[in-house]
Amino acid sequence: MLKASFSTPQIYDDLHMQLVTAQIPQGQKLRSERLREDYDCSANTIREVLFRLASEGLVVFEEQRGFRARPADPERLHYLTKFRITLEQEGATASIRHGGLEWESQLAAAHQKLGHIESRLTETSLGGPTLRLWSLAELEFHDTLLSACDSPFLRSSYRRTYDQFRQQKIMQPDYGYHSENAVEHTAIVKTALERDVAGCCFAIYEHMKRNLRDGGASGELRPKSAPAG
Amino acid sequence: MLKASFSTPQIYDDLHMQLVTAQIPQGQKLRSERLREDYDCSANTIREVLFRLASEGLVVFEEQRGFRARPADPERLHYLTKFRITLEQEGATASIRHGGLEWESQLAAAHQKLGHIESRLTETSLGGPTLRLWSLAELEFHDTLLSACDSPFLRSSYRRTYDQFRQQKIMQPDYGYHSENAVEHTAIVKTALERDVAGCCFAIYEHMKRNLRDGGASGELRPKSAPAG
DNA sequence: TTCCCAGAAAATTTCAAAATTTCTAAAAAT
DNA sequence: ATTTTTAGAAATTTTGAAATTTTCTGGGAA
Repeated sequence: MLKASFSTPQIYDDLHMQLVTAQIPQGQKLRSERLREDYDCSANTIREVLFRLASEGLVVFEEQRGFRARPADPERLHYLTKFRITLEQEGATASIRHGGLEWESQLAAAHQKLGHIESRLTETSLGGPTLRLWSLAELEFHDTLLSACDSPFLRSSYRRTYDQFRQQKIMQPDYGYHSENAVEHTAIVKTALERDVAGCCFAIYEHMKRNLRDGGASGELRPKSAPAG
Repeated sequence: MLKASFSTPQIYDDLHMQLVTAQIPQGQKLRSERLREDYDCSANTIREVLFRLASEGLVVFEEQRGFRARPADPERLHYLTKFRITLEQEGATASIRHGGLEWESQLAAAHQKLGHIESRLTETSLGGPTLRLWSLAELEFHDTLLSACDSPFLRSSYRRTYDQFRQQKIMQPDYGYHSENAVEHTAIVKTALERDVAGCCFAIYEHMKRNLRDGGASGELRPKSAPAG
């Protein structure tokens, strides 16, 4: 890493990105001294940033033992998925009920952008900067789906949960990308634009269930109504 | 305030409590130097605690301008209430479906404890330490309702939202206490123990709707099913 | 060979003072 | 009388170093 003075938000953005895109492996120790040199700042600035990342769940802090990237934890992935499903089903339901024409077009645009990247992912090899683009585009897609729900706290809670989810997934062999993703995203958009609340909730569940502890076998979180069709 | 050395978690707990129980008015400036003297610690320790409180939404931070208790904001109260309703309805639904005998008894116990304090609140004057007890008991009651939902992220998200809600409410003339509270809490417990999901969601909505922007007139968040009876 | 302990090295946390910025109030100019 | 400027005061942020704690290393005993 080149030596140059970074400001606090720059350091935060850089570390956040590295934690969410597998550039910092899960469980790795984050030594203040080393980071202080890398970013050419004082130890306190590093401490400040790491505490913020800890409050967002991406970093674990232990008194007198410093910071480390949060280790892999299958149970955590299960519960993050569970909460993501809850928030996205609730948010999408509200968006479908209240969203207007602008929401529809933004959703279609986000889906098109994501689909474009996903089609490239199946062609070329995974990893590298393309994966980072995909991660950003997928978050933007899901966030746009919720953007008309008129609940800012639900949206910010979803974003925090998504980042933690991505950090857990990112070290898996496939980096969290599955070829079925594209089809599943299309199902979500289709049902949302058709204003099919039950169908959309079902599509969301189907999209995420593979990350549940039992692969979604119990069907516990499946929406109350049956899927459309 | 007496001069004595406080550790970081003690300072955090104390400031958190003061922010949530109206001992620090909304919008009040929190000067590091003053707090440093009060708690007999270094400026950095204070800064650390204030950043943490800021990440939880109770404190606002402005670059080069320091910290202040979050100001009153009716819109914020509206959206906090909206999110509380969402989380509590989802969590209570899951608890009702999965909770066992232990959950039932814990809920009954928390309700009894809360009811005991609420009966005293109508007799004696509000404010002082009794109000703090009530605030704690009410949080414990709502948290117990969600305790069997098997979603730790939903529960921690609810607690953060509750604290921010309480901070917004606390400066109102009645300190956020209404005489109808006791009846509403009873309705929530009754429907929960009867495993009446729709009824419980309705009771939750009825309990909180007075904090919505329009007093709940739009009925936007009312659960899909009609209340029981 | 394994376990335990002491000393050394490294990292984290706390502290205090310097430097930068913002706020306040008084004086000058329009 | 109102606005602008400017000097002083106050508060925040940063920096660097000291003190505490943990971790690592090597020697000695079981």
